[in-house]
Amino acid sequence: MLDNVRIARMLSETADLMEIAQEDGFRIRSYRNAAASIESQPESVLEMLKDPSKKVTDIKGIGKGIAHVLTEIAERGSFERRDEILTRYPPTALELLKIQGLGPKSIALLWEHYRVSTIDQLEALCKEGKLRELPRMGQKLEEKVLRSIEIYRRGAGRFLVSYADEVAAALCDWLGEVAPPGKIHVAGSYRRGKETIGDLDLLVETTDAPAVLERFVHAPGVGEVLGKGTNKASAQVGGQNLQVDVRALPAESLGAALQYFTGSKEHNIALRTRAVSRKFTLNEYGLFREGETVAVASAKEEDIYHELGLAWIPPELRENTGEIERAEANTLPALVDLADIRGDLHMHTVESDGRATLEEMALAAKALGYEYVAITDHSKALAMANGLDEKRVLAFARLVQAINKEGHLGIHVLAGIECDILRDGRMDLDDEALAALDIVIGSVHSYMNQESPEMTARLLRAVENPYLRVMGHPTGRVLLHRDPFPFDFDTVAGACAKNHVAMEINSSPERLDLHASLIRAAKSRGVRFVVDTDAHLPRHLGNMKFGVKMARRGWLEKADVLNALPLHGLMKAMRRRPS
DNA sequence: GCCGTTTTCGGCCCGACTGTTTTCAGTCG
Repeated sequence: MLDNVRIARMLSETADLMEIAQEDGFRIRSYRNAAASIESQPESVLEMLKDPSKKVTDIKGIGKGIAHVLTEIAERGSFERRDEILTRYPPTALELLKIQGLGPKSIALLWEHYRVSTIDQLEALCKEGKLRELPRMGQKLEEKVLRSIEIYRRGAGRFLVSYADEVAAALCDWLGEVAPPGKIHVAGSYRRGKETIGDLDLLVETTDAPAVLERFVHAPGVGEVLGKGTNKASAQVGGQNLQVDVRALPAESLGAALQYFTGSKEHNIALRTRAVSRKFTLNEYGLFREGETVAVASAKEEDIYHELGLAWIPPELRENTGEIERAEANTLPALVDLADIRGDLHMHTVESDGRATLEEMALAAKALGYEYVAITDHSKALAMANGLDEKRVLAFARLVQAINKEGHLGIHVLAGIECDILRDGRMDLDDEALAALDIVIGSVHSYMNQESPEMTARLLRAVENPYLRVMGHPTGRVLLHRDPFPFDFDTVAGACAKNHVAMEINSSPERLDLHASLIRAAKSRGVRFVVDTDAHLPRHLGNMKFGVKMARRGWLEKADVLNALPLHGLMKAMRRRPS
């Protein structure tokens, strides 16, 4: 599966290069479509190529041409068109696409005129005032590019969803003066539940647009105002300069605007294509019959989907990865919901590196309406975090028994551990200690730079341990900081399914591990999931909403999620598996 | 390069903004 992600990246990078080379736009789009559908494809395409009973051309967006490309990739790790284009443009030019104000045409021009292909060279060029010597470029663009380079260097322009969440909440509060809470909607990738956010799109239903925009640009934390018109204003907000776009619009076009600005781009293109084939045109103001100016639907999103012969599609699914077909057949999944979650199964206390006591965490969980909670401190390998050794584990298990017997906390407590998976795949605690616990999460916290075969073997060995119940933050990624460690995800997911080991969807905003496409891949192999927070403070328990959004992006239903079960069902799932 | 409820050829999503221009190409979402 990680292979699919790599192949998809290769295709979309080639598409970017083709754009710089100004090749046919439709061919470029085909490469992008193919990349997107390979990325969301649960089966490894390299495996499919080897299997004579399967055809990669059965995958939507893959025809003869891309099938040939895939064969080439399988054989030698690259393909002819890519190699050829790389003789004309350097791969570093791709990075320039991330700079605001520069598109493929300008990048091609920069390369042809100045042989500039890196951010550093571009910066020097702007500072020398030489960018303006190119046609249609001027001083303002130089300034914009320099600003954008600075932002890019500070974090690639992406933000953790928790940060976007804070900014959005503060702005909604501030705008409450001119627009009541129900009239302010956050659209964009935030609404789709993506793990990182590029900018924030706020839609405000109002009859007094000027008042809304005026209040927005004077909100606390607003820095540079990037633009302000009659219906829209943009500004950088907060210490990290998150770009926020506010659009003020009348209620009658809210549905169309929400649909339009929620995206994704791929979903919207597919929807508009569908509209065209049905003699409609769809834009941010409404759905119109060809040649007419009165909208068929515009106030409600549901109506737009309905008029196009589709069930309303939850925002988390809007990536054009099969949701439109399912909406047409009215077979969309009934996605798991935050309200389905009955307990949090991963959190830390002062016993290891948490900041609150068992009682404080349990009571905070109870306050969220949970039926049960698992306390899962670190094991001894994480000495820095004062992880538990066998002796402390046994004492902890007895303590939890006593607490439940007494029942004064008013919530059932599960005795658990987040046990390190050691370098060779053994667990950090002996079987006797693990057997005393209700739930064992196994996590990798060390030697994350192992090569894929080693890491795969390590995880497979851990999955074989009869006490392991949950694979914690399975890919080890830390958003904006650390890539997933390499391993054969499909094989490990298959082993998890076979051994009844659930995979964690870690709701910590820094992790949000698993990625949606991996969730779908694992689900297709029969894996079940736990959505939990890895909280180190009572406040962190509130991060569950982010994890649930990831689960929804992974098309999970209530039945896929173990901690949506009532206590007795959960305990049954956690019991030592039949050998 | 893909695809087919008008099609195996001829289509392929939409509108706004910006900065640079003297009428619009390029970028963005």
